[in-house]
Amino acid sequence: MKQKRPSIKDIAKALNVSITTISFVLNGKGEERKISKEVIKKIEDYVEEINYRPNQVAQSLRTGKSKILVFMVEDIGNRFFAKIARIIEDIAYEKGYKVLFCSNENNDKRSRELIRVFHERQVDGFLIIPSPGIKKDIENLIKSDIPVVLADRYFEDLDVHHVVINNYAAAQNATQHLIDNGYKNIAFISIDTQQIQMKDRARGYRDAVQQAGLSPTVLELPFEEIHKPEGKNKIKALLTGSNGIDSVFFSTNYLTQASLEIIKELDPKLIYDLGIVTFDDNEFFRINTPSITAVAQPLQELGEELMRIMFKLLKKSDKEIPVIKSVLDAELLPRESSKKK
Amino acid sequence: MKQKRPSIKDIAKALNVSITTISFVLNGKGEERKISKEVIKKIEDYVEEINYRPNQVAQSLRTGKSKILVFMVEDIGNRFFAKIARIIEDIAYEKGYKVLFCSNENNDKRSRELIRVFHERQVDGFLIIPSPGIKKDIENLIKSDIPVVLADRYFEDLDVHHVVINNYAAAQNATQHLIDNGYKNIAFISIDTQQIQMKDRARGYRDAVQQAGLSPTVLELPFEEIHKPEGKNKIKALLTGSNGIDSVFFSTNYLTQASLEIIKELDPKLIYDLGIVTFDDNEFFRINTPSITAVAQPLQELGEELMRIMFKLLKKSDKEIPVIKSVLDAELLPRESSKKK
DNA sequence: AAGATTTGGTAAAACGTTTTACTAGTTTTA
DNA sequence: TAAAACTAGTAAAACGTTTTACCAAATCTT
Repeated sequence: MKQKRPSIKDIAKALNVSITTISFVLNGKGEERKISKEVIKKIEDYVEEINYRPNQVAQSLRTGKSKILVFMVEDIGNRFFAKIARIIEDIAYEKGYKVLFCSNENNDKRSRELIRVFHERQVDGFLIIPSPGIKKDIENLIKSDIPVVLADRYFEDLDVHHVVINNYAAAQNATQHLIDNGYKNIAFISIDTQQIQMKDRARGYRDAVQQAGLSPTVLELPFEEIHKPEGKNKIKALLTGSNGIDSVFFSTNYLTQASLEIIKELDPKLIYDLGIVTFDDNEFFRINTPSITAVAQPLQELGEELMRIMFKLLKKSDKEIPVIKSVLDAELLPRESSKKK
Repeated sequence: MKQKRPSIKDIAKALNVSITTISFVLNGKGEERKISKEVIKKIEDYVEEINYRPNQVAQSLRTGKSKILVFMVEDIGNRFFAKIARIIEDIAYEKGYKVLFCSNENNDKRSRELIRVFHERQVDGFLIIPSPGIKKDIENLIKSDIPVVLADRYFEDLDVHHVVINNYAAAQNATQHLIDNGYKNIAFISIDTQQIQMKDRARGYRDAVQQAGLSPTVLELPFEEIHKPEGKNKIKALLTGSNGIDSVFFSTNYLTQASLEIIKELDPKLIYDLGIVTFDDNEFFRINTPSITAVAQPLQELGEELMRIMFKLLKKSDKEIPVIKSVLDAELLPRESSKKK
């Protein structure tokens, strides 16, 4: 019933040609290898007729190439990563590559495990949103000569291709925007991490605040507290405390989301008084009342740039490619939430 | 520099044992095949020492199994699919499977292409959110004896394992909820498609409205118009027309999103008067003012059920498994947007 | 006319596994 | 004590490609 897929061998038998000849023709080396027009035509026609497709697993085994890329993100369920994933998927498929997505939860153990698994599977390249402590693993990957491009963040003391946005400038600009709108007591709510993208955002915030002669208020939540009561309570305390906070700059989307929920249950009116700017845009920020001012990352551009670099690495004969450090600009989208009321 | 990964052959040479023996030991068949304790230990220790990992591509070629599943969705960038993807990913990895995600855009041509590509790649199973016209392709897949589970929708005249929600009941219930809250003129905005999930939702709406002695108003947009001016205008016309619509039930998340945007730019106050219920929940529906009543699909359960069936199929010796049709219940989450004002 | 080159291919090794079929030696059975 | 059964493995084929090395016949060169 379930008839076997035809292999080159079957074609060879049917056409009375050697396997080698067929392989050459299929790989477009017919002319080069002086196969006659007639034989080429005969093979091509037959291949078309029986709708033959080479077995990719066998090809992979022989060539060591899998035509599979890995895109490792924090959480594929998160809008930011899912959107980039979609962009990357499209570009990859166009060039005959497939993409395996995986979520590392910004967790080193999980990241390591995933890298190992896919390395074994001989994927051709890694696009990685790295968790904080996997510098060594990235280094090893590169040592074994497999293309790696980091995204969203990188390691200051490890030279790896990466594409990020200018977090410092974006954060400074966003903070300045609040200042320009008359806010005097701007808080910064972020994640407690040493990762470069967050450090840069914090620096941008601090510098803007200090240059304006204001004083910074920073709340940095441990990653694991974000969706737990501890985290919530800290945010509540900040928003309702006697510190006179009149506006908040959120360093990442899930903090904003969590905080908006808190505000909603704490005191729905508060949202009309509080100045808000957040990192990472979302369709609902436009819809929300008041609409939420956001720093939008250039997702399309980011995905394209990532893939541009990846393909460059995949194509390289063996000449070393100098490390590419691509820095894109984020865009501030001013909306109602940052207008002084 | 880049030293080759060790293969079984290398181990054989190092330990002076045959390749066969090593393979047996690695596959846990040491005892069964009467390999002595010492040899087993020797092999295991060495394997541990050099951190040997079998080449999965070679394994795949030999066994015909790839340990890769495909999850084909409409758009991996869409929250609904991205969340399920994340759940599936976790379950799969636990059992040693990887998941390739791909987006078919609810487009038949693209779906077919993707199925072909992955079929060639010898993935072990397909989890598919099918586009409308790929019944034949699904059938072929099943004929070639590869596990397929459909999700979110299925084909009425094709017996394939699937897990869906009870769309009819959910839609009826949601509509009834609006009726119970005093709305008299409830519109239904949906996609113009023959797909079962949408037809069921429409039926549920119609039946509820008719049973209450009210008259239905249905707007069905062609898929490609959703984000285009044509679509927007139709929605605008419906919302502002002289038809006296006092509430809307949206059949899917991107329609709600699009409509909320339209409302916002058309007349931000409108949202406080209009009754709204939507299919598919979202964190922002809780945050929004007013918060939006939603029919929440049981994502976790859905993912788990999908994988439960998939693993059952993957494990089957060859006894036929009767077609599993799993129907889950959605949950209505009443919020502010459906309270009569 | 003999050596060199070109034409049009082919045989066989290799990629790294799994698995079937076999074996030489030892122990048990009757 | 001869046959049977068991022990502890091994050799080799197979999965489906790519690629290197080779070859015989035809043609060209001098």
